[in-house]
This record gives sequence, structure tokens and C-alpha cells, in this order.
Amino acid sequence: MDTFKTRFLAARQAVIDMSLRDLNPQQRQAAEAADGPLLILAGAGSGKTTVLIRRIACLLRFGRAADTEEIPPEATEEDLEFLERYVRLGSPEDRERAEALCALDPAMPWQILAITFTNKAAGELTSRLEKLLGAEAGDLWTSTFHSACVRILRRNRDRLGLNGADFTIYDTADSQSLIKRILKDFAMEEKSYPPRSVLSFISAAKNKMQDPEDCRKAAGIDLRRQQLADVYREYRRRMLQADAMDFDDLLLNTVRLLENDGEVLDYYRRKFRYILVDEYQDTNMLQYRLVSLLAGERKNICVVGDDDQGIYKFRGATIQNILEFEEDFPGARVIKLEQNYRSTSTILDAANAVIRHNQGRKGKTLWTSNGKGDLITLYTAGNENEEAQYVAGRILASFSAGGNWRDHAVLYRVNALSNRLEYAMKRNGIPYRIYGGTRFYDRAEIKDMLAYLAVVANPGDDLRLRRILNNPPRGIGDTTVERAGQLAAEQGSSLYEILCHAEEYPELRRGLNGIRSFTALIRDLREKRTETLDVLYDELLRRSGYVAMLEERDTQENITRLENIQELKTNILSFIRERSGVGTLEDFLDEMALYSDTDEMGKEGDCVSLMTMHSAKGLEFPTVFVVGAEDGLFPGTKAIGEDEEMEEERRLCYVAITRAKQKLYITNARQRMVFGRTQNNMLSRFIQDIPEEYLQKLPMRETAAGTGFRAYHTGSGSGSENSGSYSAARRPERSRPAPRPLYSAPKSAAPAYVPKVGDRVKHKAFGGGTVLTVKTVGPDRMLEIAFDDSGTKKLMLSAAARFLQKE
DNA sequence: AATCCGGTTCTTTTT
DNA sequence: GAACCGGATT
Repeated sequence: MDTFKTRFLAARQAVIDMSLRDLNPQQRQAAEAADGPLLILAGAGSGKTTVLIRRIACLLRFGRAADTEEIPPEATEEDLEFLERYVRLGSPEDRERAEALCALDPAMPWQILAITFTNKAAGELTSRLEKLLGAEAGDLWTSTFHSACVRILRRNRDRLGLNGADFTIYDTADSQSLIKRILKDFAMEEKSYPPRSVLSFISAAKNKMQDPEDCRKAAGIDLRRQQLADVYREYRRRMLQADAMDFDDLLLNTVRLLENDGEVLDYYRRKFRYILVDEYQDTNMLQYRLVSLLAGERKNICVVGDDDQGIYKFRGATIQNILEFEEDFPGARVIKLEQNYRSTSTILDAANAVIRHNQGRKGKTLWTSNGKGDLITLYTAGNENEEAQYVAGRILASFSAGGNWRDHAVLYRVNALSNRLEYAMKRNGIPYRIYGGTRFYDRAEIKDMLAYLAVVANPGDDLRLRRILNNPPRGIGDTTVERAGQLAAEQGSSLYEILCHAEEYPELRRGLNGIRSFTALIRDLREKRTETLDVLYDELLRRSGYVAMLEERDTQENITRLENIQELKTNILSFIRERSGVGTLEDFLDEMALYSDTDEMGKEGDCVSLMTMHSAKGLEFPTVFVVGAEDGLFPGTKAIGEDEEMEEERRLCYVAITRAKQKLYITNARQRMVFGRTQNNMLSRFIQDIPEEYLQKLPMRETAAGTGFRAYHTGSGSGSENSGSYSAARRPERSRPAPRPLYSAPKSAAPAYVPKVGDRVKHKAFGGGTVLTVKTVGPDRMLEIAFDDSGTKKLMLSAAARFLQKE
């Protein structure tokens, strides 16, 4: 081989290595691989996002260079010398030119499509890419599946056969109310056809790319399935009529568009030279089809995922996609990232021990060079109150030892468990935030405002129009609306069109005045579409009479509603700012439909996080509490006995455990009230799979029988468990626990000396110091003390009292 | 049109 | 145990 080439290859490899030197060998391999299908099996905490980012950077900087023996044909001796000098000296100012000399077919930013599942993940990817690449990052397509589809569909809206100019997105609540309408019109009982399950039937059908007709055929003589197919057909008919798409339609219609329109397919295949998909284990069939369509013959598709973390089967995700990737894309390279940078080895070993029992998995074993760390604490409480109080106590203790609130997360299987925990947090003055409650735009008044805006954008949207037609009341009664609905159905036109010609129909006479003022309102607002969005919104608030209606009575409820409406204005303003004034009404509505405010996670200051295990995916915390670890709850009753369900639950357990960086607590309760019934559950079988050597079980021994309450004093020996002062007071007066949920700090623990701000104090361990702040936290006080020699520390008074005296 | 009552339901939910 | 929905009642 000619020496020039050999030298060039060596120098180039060295340059690339220099740019990736902070990655481990597997990560580096994944970042360097360029063309062809690539599966990255990334265990929890293995630096998956980092790899994605570095891979993109690598494609942009080096193109195929890291992955081939080819050298750029135009390379000269002079270039080579430059490279070799750079390798020798590593002068940072030469870096850019050196990297450019190495590049072979570098990708352009707009040729890269990176798909994530959540807006949060997409946002994180974008911001980290911006940091690394600067302005170049702006031309990358980093988006969720759904927003990528919206983008494709909008660009090709004239090929979709719409009635109007554009389409509207229905969220799940919209879809559900449409289903309810249809059930009503079909005189079907909601009891025998729960809207939710009808919807998931339709969703499943779409996932298999089945038409209503296909479903009808597949139903055979099954009457129920025939009926479901009929509802599906009507659902689709009304969606088409209103130019509306639900979340599944966004994917489905994009797939259809690409399949049926060679020109469009060709365009995107050419455009996206490289495709990256994150969280591939959570993709469904439609998403798989979409991705393979786009990948085309080139098959430059890189998917990242962890088969052990697939927890969304119930929404149509199939881990088959990741398990069968190598068959779907023959010749695929597979790289496993098994080094974990997040957790202690104890936590990882426990997680491995749990997930090992699953059959359908690729098989990975996480390891770490982090130390063993603390044992996992398994605390068995008598009941759910005790459990919650234990968690609160541990959080207080950790906080007083200098931790932040935000370093703690409490994870549960079902939202129903959050109540007790919330009370415990409140009682102890712990700042907390519960994720996954009602979303901002799920509130009625927000939905109303958005419905107005949606109708302004698209008057053919019957569903939204019905929502606002008589809201605020305009004297348009149900019967009038029903009659108008019938007329619309007969004439195959939209409700709005009927209303616009209401005077032609005698049966609408009763509501004529109201209808006129409504259609006039919409007409006027539609004229304002050319103004900026905030002007339109102000006009809406003024003209609709909605605000006036709320201002009539200033109840607390109305006041919050007005605030929320104002808050939406803030959203609009920041939307306009983001889009530098060019955001359209349609864009805004898209964003509202596609963005949930769980995307705001973690932006809320210093708080303990309470959330379901599902929402915790992708997050990490120094200290994690997994509560309710009981058979019947986790795994839930419905899953026990079902193999596939059990595997999914076990994956969920794996996800939960691997959220913890340093300290993991697992709790269960011997007795627990669930849905108004008292249950006696056994410790979760998943937890029983964790070898004893990793666990510290509390309480270590039973306290005197018959007191009803047990404190979790651990006595001597385990110095880290000194939270007794937060535990339930021992009350010997009754032999049975009476209904008394409240815990109070034992009186005997009330310290004689309560420091005040500015006091000089002396601490046995930390020496002299000055009290900076004193804050009441539940039954206790949190002190912040600036020690003369040991820095500023936060201490809980009850814990510190015996070491502390006034100087 | 508003309010009350009573029966029902209760995994998980990135979009 | 609580929240939510639909129907009935005024």
C-alpha cells in the first residue's frame, strides 16, 4: 500500500480519536459508524444521549471518514503534513482545519433527522447540539415523531385532499368526546362500549393500518366487533369532514402519503441522508413503517434503545421492533453500551437481578466503575401513612445533612398512591412537585379558548364548535343544536355552514338570535386572522363575552379561571417571541396539541419530585424512593398471571431502580387502603428477586407487640438511620390503631434551645458558627448555620439539637 | 340553566 | 375514598 495513504489514514484516525477521546470504546464505535443500519443497545445511564449527539457531530464533521479506508481524493502532501503536525502538537487553533481535511462526504445539517419521543428529549438534544455545534444545529431536524409528521403533512397539505385549507389536530380528549357523540347518535350504551376502549380499538386498528372496512371484514359474525368497526367508520368520516387528525392519524397519514406519492417519498429520502431514532423500544408499527420508508434503500438508520426499558406496550409500542431490528435491516451493526455512569454497583446489581428473569430480551449486563455505595434500604411499614411518613423523614434527614430537595424522587406505580405522600410532604414542610396531574390545557377554560381559536382557524371543526356554541350562554339550547346537527348530516355540510344560513330553516328559529351573534363573532374574528395572534386573542376575550361571564361572580374558581386565561395569553406572547412574530394561528394550535407541560419537568426550583415510574423514565436522581412495592400493586393484580404483562412490569421495575444514582429506598406496607378497601399485600416478587446481600431491611426487629404503631428506630449499629425523631409517637394507650392519620413530633424531643437568626452557636462536630436562617419545617426547624471552619451547613434542629448549644 | 344526587369506576399515558 | 359523569330535579 502506498505510504501516503497509510500515513493519511493513521493521521486521520488520530485526529478522530482526539475528538472523541472522552468516550469509552463502545461509545466511540457508535459515534464513528456512518453508513448502514446501526442498532445501539444502550443500557440505563450509559450515556445514550451523549452518543447520539457525538454521532451527529461526527457525521457533520467527518462524514464517512471514521468508518472507511477511503481517503479524500484531493488530499495533498501538504495537508497530510498539517494533519501530522496537529496530531503531534494538538494545537487547538488548528483543530477546525485538521478536522475539515479529514472529512469525507460530511453530512449537511439538513440531511439529518433525529427523532425522539418527547418534546423534552428533543429540546434537550437540540440545546446540547447547539452547545456543541453552534448555529449549524439550527438546520437539523430534531423533533418528535409527531411534530416531524406534522411538518411533513403541512408542507404537503395540498396533497391530502382536505376540504378546507388546512387540518386540525385533535388530542385524546377531543377524540374521546367525538366518540361519545357518535355513541350517542348511534344509541349505543357507553357502559357496554366505554369510549376509552373504543378509542384504543380504533388506535390499534390504525396501528395495523386497517380501514373501517378491513375491521368490518375481520369482525366476521362478531356483533360487537362489527359495531366497533361501525363506530370507527363514523369516527373517521367525521374526522375527515372536519379536516381533523388525531395523534395516530398524524403518523398514519404521513405513512400513507409517503407510500402513495412517489414524488414526496423521493424528496424526503433524498433529503434525509441519516436518520436517528431514540427510545426505539417504544416505537409502534406505524413508527417503524415511517422510519423504514424514510430510510429507503440507503438504510442509514441508527436506532438507540434499551429492550429492558420498553414500558409502553399498552399504547401500542412493541419491543419487537428493537428485537427484530437485525432481521428488518440485514447487515446491521449492533453495539452494546453496558457501562453505566449513573448508579452505584449495588443499585445496578439489584436491577440486573430483577430484569434477568425476563425471557424476551437481548441480554445485557450493566456494570460500573462506581463504587458499591450504600445498601438498598427496604422499609416495611405497617400501613401507607407510616410509609409516607418514613419517606418524608428520610428526605428531611437527607436535607438536613446538606442535600437539596431536588435530589429526591418518590416513584409509585399508580397515581392513586400520590395522595398520602403528598400529605406527608405537606405536613413536614417539604417542598414537592407532583408530576402528571391535570395538564394546563386540559382545564375547561383553556380548552374553551383553544376551541374558539380552532374554530376561527377552521370553522368546519364541528366538535370544537359545539363546545363553544353556547358557551357563554347565547340561548342556543340543546334541541336547536341537535336540529342543526341533523340538517348538517342531511346536507353533508358542516354545522357552521348551517348556522350561517340559519334563517332559512324554520326549525332553528328559536335560537336564531344567538346563532346570529355567534356566526357574526366567528366571522369578525376570522377577519382578524391577519393581525398578530395576541391581538386576535384579546379580541376573542372581549367579543366572546367569556371573560365578562367569569367576571360576573368573583368566586375563587372564576378567579383562577381568569388567571388561566391570562396565562394562555402569556403562552401566546412567548410563542410569538420564539417565532419572531411569524407564528401563525395553526402553528400555535399545533404546538398546544403536541406539547404537554410535563415538558417543563425539573424547571420548578428546588423540589422533591413525586411521579409515576412511567414518567420517571429518562430521569435520574441521587436518592430515589420506590414506594408501594407490593404484589397486587406492583406488579398489579391485572398483570399477575399474564406473562407478557409481567415482563413489562418487570421492565418498569428495572426502570424505577435504575433512576437512582446513590441511594435507593424501597418501601412496602403490610396493610394498605386501596380504592376504599384494605389490603394485606406481600412484598413485591420483583423485590424478592434482589439478593439479600444488597439489602438492608428495616425495621430490623419488631417493637413491642400490641402498640399498634411502630417507630422505625433502629437502635444502635446503623448510624445512618437516625430518623427516629420524625417517626410516629408511640402511644401506648390503645391496643388497636384508631383512625388517626396525623403524626406529631414527640414532645420529649422538643429541644430546650431554639436558635434565632444571628445567634452564635457551638456545634460539637463543626465548632463555632452563626445562625443564618431558621425555617419552620413541619414539626421541626431547619437551620442554616455558617460555621467558622466547616462552611455553611443546613441542619434539622431535632437532629442537631444534642450537638448544639448557644455560645 | 343550574344544581344536586347517586351510581360507577379506579393502571401506566412520551404524542 | 374520591372523583367524575349522567340523569333527574328544581
